[in-house]
Amino acid sequence: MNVSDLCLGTLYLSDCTGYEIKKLFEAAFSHFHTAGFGSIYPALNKLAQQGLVEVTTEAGDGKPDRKRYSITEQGKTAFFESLTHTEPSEQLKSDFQVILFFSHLMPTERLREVLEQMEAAYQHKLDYLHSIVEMDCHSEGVRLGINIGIASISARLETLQKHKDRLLANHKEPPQCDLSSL
Amino acid sequence: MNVSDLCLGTLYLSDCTGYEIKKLFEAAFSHFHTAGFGSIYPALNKLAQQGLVEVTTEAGDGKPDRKRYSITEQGKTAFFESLTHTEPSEQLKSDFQVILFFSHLMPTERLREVLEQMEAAYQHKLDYLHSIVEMDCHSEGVRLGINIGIASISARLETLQKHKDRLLANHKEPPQCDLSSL
DNA sequence: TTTGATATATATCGGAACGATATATAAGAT
DNA sequence: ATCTTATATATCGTTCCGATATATATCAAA
Repeated sequence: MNVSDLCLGTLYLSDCTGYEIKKLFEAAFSHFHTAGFGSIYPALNKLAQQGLVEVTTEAGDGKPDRKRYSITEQGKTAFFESLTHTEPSEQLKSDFQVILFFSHLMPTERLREVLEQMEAAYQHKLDYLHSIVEMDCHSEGVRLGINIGIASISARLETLQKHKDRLLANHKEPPQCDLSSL
Repeated sequence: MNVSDLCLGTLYLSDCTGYEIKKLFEAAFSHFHTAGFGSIYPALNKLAQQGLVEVTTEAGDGKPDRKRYSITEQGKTAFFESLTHTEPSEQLKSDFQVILFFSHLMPTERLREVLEQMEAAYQHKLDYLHSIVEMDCHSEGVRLGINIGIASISARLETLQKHKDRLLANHKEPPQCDLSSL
């Protein structure tokens, strides 16, 4: 599943401009996928080139042109193929855990900072997920996705809170690092 | 935190060849970061160029040369800087949730397949994490990371199992997709 | 025995993605 | 009147991944 597929899926739901797709990504996909303009616009160009989407340029007088994209029949078929042939997988990229892994090299104060920042970040994500799960516009599949997210982040937060104090209490200051070259 | 940083961190622990770094990534980082050869070898070249690591080429007779990398004092300083200045963040990329999001477009049988595959994948990750948490070579930081992983995947698995049957029972077959163009 | 699979080891190429940045306008707030 | 935010598109350089190529060693099965 690449940005192309996600654009195609979004356009399956409704016609959009590139900007609107980005907004939809942030609103609907933000807890399990991200994509920036630098990926979306090239993807849309390629999709148009392949005939999977159509473009209608609305010339704005003075304003920059506005391109509205809509999915074609071939596009629908292609997306159906992606959807039925992609292996369901999940991958985490956690700088937090990298830092934890090397925490014995850091000062205690920095570790405290990291743990507290992460606690706040988990809390923030959780608030966000709670706020969207309450809306009743979701399909059952989407709702399951959000509930998995909530359960997952709750568990991470609880585990962090449970071990935080002990971790900090047992933490040893590392041998001083040579910072003379900075 | 990029592949360069991770290589540097690994070399902080012990001297390694590129291949050994990849193996260490798989053993120690696999549940929160990944990197392939296509990232590791270029990263090591660049680090050597910057003087953050040193290379000793062990010429193998007949065999391909073997390059052993070790971190320099500047390398240690640079890694310390990364470690103390990187914001702790976490990002999920889930094709599973993308599929769930568009599940109304898929046949029920395919949805069942996806849910069961994901259930098995969660179970597999969980078994792996349980197997490594029992080893007593971990620092407290590493152990917390593993425990967060276990709690998180457990919660995901439980949520999936709890809602699976209901989701499948309520699922409606989508209007047939035009596959004539394939 | 020889064939095939797996592990060790390094390297490159093309494509995909991200982050930063540039441009331009409109609307709303201070 | 000015400043900020939102709308809207696009490109550039860097990073990263997946696939592929090359070469050897070892071990097991046909």
